[in-house]
Amino acid sequence: MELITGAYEPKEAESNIYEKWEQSGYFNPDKLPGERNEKYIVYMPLPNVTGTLHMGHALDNTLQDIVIRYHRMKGYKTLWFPGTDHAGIATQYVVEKELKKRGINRFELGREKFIEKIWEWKNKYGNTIIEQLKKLGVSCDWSRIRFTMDEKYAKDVQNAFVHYHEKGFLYRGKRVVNWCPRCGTSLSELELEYKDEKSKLWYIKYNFKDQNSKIKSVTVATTRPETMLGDTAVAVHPKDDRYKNMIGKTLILPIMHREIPIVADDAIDMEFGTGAVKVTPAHDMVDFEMGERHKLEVIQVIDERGKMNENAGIYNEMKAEEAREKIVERLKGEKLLEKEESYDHRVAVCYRCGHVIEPVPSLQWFLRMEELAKNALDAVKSKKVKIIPNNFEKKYFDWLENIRDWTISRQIWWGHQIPVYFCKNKLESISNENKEEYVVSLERPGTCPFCKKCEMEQSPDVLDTWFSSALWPFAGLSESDLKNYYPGTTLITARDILNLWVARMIYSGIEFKKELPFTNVFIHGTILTKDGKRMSKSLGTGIDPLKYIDQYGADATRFGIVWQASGQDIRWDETAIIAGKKFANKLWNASRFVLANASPNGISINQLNPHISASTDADKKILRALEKTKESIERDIKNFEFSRPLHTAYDFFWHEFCDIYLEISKKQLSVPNGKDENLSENTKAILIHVLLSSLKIFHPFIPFITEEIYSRIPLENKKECLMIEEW
RNA sequence: GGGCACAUAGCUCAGUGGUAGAGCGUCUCGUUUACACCGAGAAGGUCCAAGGUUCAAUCCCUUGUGUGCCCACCA
Repeated sequence: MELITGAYEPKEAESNIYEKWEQSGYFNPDKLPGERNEKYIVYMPLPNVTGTLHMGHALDNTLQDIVIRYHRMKGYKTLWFPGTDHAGIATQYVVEKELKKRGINRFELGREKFIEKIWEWKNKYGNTIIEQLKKLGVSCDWSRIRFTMDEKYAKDVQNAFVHYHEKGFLYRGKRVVNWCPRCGTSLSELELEYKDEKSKLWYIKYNFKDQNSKIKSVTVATTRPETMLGDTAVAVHPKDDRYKNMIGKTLILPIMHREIPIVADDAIDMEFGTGAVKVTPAHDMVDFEMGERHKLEVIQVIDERGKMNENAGIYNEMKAEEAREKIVERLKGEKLLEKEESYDHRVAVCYRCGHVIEPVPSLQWFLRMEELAKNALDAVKSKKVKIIPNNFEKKYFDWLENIRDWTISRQIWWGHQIPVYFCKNKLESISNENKEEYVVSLERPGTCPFCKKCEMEQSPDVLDTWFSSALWPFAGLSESDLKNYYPGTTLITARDILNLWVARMIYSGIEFKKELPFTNVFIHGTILTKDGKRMSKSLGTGIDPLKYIDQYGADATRFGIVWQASGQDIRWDETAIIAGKKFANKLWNASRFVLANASPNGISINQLNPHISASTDADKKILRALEKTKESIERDIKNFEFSRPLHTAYDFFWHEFCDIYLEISKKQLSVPNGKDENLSENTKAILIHVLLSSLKIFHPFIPFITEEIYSRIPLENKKECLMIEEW
C-alpha cells in the first residue's frame, strides 16, 4: 500500500483503474459478492455503430452510471445492459459514402457484397463508441453486450414479425410514403427534417368542361405545378360561398385534358390561396387521404428516382424540377397561368442526406397500432411506468392517442430483411397489393405453394431500425437472462426518443413478454451550446467530450456535466469542468493530509467505527453534517436528481470538512506530549471515517479518483475495490 | 395555430411565501506544517414587465414581452 504522494494524474490512473474494474468481474451481477436479493437493471439507450461519443452520450451515460454505481454499493444486484444499434439508414449512408470515395458504387457492387462491406466496416469501426464509453468510466456488463443484428437478436426480430403477422396486425398497402430519392427508401414522419425554401406559388386556371356558363374556370394555387399531371380533383371547402354552387361540376385538367371533378372537403383552408386546391392523391399525404374520402383515382406521375414516369406523357423521364419549368412555360403559353408569387415555405428533407423528400405511392408493410398504442398508453396512465419528470407524459399521450399505423418496411439493404417469400413465377405480387401470393415464415419455405416448383424469393424489404430497437430489453437474451434480468428497472434517455423508442419498447414488452420492460423512465435535459443552440456535428457546434477527458480527466468531465444537469436543458459551460478538475485536486490533497496525519495503518475497517466518539464541538458538527449530507443525497438520487446531490456533497467536503474540520483537526492532533491521547486518536478516526464516507458518496459521480484514493488507504480488511463498498 | 419549458450576479445556473446562493470571472490581503487547482475577505442583483392574492411575493395567480423546444398545418 503506498501512501499518497505527488499530484494526481488522471490519464495514467484511469486506464489502470478501468482495467481493474473489468478484471474484477463486478460489472456482471452474477459475480457480485454477498447476498443480493433486490435487482436494479438499466437498459442503455443504444448508440449507433457509426456513432462517436458526443456530449449527449456523455450526459446520458454518466447519469446511468451514477444510478448503477449507487445501487451496486447499496447492495443491489445491478445490471446495466450495453449494446449497439445497426442503425439501418445511418450506417448504410456512412459506408456508402466511404465506398464512394474509393469509386465504388453500391448498385454495381450488388446487395450481398455491399452488406458484406458493411459488416467489414462494422467489425472494424463498430467498437469505437464502446471504447469511448469505457473512457467515461461506465460500469456496464460488457459480457452481455448485444448488437441489434446479432444472430440471436435477428431471430427474435423475425419472430416478432411473424407473431404480428399471425395476430393479424400486419398488412400491405399502398400509401403515399415520404420517399428519399437519394437514399432510395421510405422514411417515417419522425425521420423527416424541414428546411426553409424560397419558392413560388403558381396560380393555375382549370377550365370548366361546360364553357357555356358565365364562369369559365377555377384558379388553384400550387407550389408544385409538376404534380398537376396526376391531379384527379379540385377541392374546395363545403362552406365556401365562392365555390358552393360549383361542387360536383367537371373541370378539364390542363395539358392532360382529363376530366376531373370539384369535390368539397373540410380539410381545405378557405383563407389560403384561392380557396380551391388541386388534389394529387399520388404525391401528397393530405391529398391521398382526401382521395380515399372521395374515392379518387391515384395517378402516379413521379417515380422513385424523382423523375416523371410514363403517366406524365411527354414529360416522361424528365427530372421533376425540369418538368416543373417546362409545365409552367407551357401554361404561360396557353394563358392558363394567372400569376406567380414568391413564396417561402418549409420542405421536408431526408434526415440523413438532406435531399428533398418526394411523396410517392408505394407498397409497404404496416403494423396496426390501435391495440399496441392502447397498451402503451395504459401502462403510463396507470402509473405502472413512471415518466420523470411527469410533464413529458403529455407528449407521450398526445402521440399515442393520435397514432397512425406504423410503416415498418424500408427499401434499403442494411437491416433485418423481412421473413416474407414470394413465388418467383408470380413476382408481380411483390408490387401488387391485390396479389397476396406470399408466405410469411421464419424459415425459407421448401416448395412454393403457388407454382409448386420454384424456390421462393425473399422480399427485398428490410425493417425500420426502430422495429428492432423496440425489442431491446429482451431480444437476443439467453434463456437464463430472460428469466433473471427481465423486466428491468430504469431507462434514462433524452426526450427526443420518448415516442420513437420508449413507447415502442413499452408495448413490445407487453406484447411479447407480458410484462412491462421497466418502471421508471427518466428524461434528462439536452446539452446546448453556450448561446442556446443545438449541438450538431454537421453545424460544427458540437463539442467532443473526449477532448475534456483527455485534458482534465474523466472524473472532471463527469463532474462538469452532472454539476449542470439540473433537469433543464443545459447551456454548456466549460467552467464547470474546471471546477471538477479543481475538486479532484482538492479531494486528492485532503486525502494526502488525512493519510499523512491519521494513517490507519494496521486498523481493520471494521474497527473503525468504534473509534469514533465525538468529543469536541467540531467533532460532533462534522459527524452530524456527514449524516445529513448522506440522507439528502440518497433522497435526491432516488428522485433522479443528479446536480443537487453533487453540489451537496461538494459543499460538505470542501467547506465543512476541508475548510473547517481539517483546520481544527490540526490543533486536535497536535496535543502536546500525549496530554490528551484520546482526543488525538478520536480525531484520527474521525478524519479517516469522514474521508472514507466521502469517497463512497462521491464514487458514483467521480469513480476513478475515488477508487484510486481508496486503493491507497492502508486499512485492513478492505474490500477489493471501492466500487463494491457499502454506500 | 396548439402545447411544454424558461427569464435571478459579468457568464452558466441553483433556490425559497419572511436578511438573495453556487461555480467560473473580477478586486484586496495572505509563502498558517494537504492543496496557489489554496485560504481569508470584498465588490457585484428593482430576482423580465405590469397587475392581483397576502401582514408579507423573486417564489402563488393573471396578462404582457422575450427566448428555446415539441406537435399540427402550410395546397
